Amino acid sequence: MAKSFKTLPGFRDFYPAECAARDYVFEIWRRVANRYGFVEYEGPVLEPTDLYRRKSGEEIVNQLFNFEDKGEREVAMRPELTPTLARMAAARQRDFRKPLRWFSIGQFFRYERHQKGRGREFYQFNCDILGEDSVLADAELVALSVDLMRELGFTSNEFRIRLSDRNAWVDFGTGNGIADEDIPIFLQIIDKMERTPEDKTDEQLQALGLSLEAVRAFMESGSEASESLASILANLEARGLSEYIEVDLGIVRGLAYYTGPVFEIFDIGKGMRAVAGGGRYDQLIKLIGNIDMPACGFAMGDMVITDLIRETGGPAGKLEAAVAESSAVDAYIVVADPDKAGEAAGVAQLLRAAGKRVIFPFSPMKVGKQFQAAEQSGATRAIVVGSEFPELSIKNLQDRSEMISRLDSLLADFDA
RNA sequence: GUGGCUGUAGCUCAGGGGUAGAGCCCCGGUUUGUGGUUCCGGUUGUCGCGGGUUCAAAUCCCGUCAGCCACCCCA
Repeated sequence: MAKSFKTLPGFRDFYPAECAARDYVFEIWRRVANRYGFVEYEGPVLEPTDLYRRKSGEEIVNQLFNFEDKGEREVAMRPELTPTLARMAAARQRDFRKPLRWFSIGQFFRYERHQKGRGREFYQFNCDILGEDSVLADAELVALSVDLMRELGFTSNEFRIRLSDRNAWVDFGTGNGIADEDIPIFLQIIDKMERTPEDKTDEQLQALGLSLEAVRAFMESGSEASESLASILANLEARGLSEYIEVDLGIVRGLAYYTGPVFEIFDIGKGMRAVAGGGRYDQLIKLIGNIDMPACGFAMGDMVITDLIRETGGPAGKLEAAVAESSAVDAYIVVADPDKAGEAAGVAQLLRAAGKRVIFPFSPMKVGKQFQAAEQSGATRAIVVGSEFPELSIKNLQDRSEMISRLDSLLADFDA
């Protein structure tokens, strides 16, 4: 017996229902981004491995789908978009008026273990503002992410934006005598505090000359912690979005390249998973493209958000409705007389030319079966084409009413 | 890399030494131009794989592989 094939670990098949669900999420990403004046861009799926080394160091290579191409180039399937964006923005930075508001929806690859909400292949929405210093740009991204969640059907009972500012911690650390070179270590300790045993955190902080109490006290200072936070919060409040926002200085984000405000979207009640995250990264474009350009951005992956949608009532209902709509047709042509199959196809083309979604049976079928098939197709109308053609009948499948029409008045009668 | 759980029909799973099961899905029929529910019928299995114990293993034992979940990591 021939060996049967399965997807590689961490890769997915998208059957029509999953594909429709994916496209539903994409469509909302795109619609909300457009609403904020963002324009879509795209980069290559394959990049030189060095692009990622430059940004993240040699260890990153362990997490890449990388290989040598036939031209002996070291290449990698992209694990993220930011380095590509930095390269693109730097290369043609004079071609665009600032600030740039760019978004992208694309597929990414990471060679890591497959688990819930994480695969070796996934889609990610990236949204960035480039060439803007003001933290109102950061606030704009937060507002956009709130709207994303609301558009997906989530309410303020179901998610929060947790907002923080790395600089608040940098200032705190510096003010408490931590040397510049120890700041990254300090940030890492803060980042992991929530998951680390208290005594271990205490020990690590003491090694830097800090006390757990002092850090805890600062953690509670909220919007007082930095000017940036205060102005972002004020701005979001003016937008009427306060109920979605919560200052949480415990959010630092693991990445070394963030340089200012950072935020994450969390679900409430489903284990508080982060469904998206981002922040300001003012040095990265210089690192990749040798151009000074401030930037901030965030990303949302498709796997966690889709899981969360399916587990949450309102959003799940919206998604299911969209999936059902995507596979429905408007009309099913019932071929009551097999001799009129050609005419039936003609009727289908007429309706299709008017933008209707129409199907008909390819092989002769009993009329009862055809109505059953019409029902199952999700069609709202059945058009019966039989021996009396060009007279035909339009049957409303919901209320079961039927009207006699003719080929030349079909389009007018169809929506009546 | 570490740990836990699960592998039986396309899917969800039951069965725990004695002829391989249910529901769902799918296909066909329910007699000749009008429907979803109903009714009847049908297809599909090396019971993950390999070894052991036994008269007999889907079932018990050992190993192995795969999947899922959690940890680590997380751009």
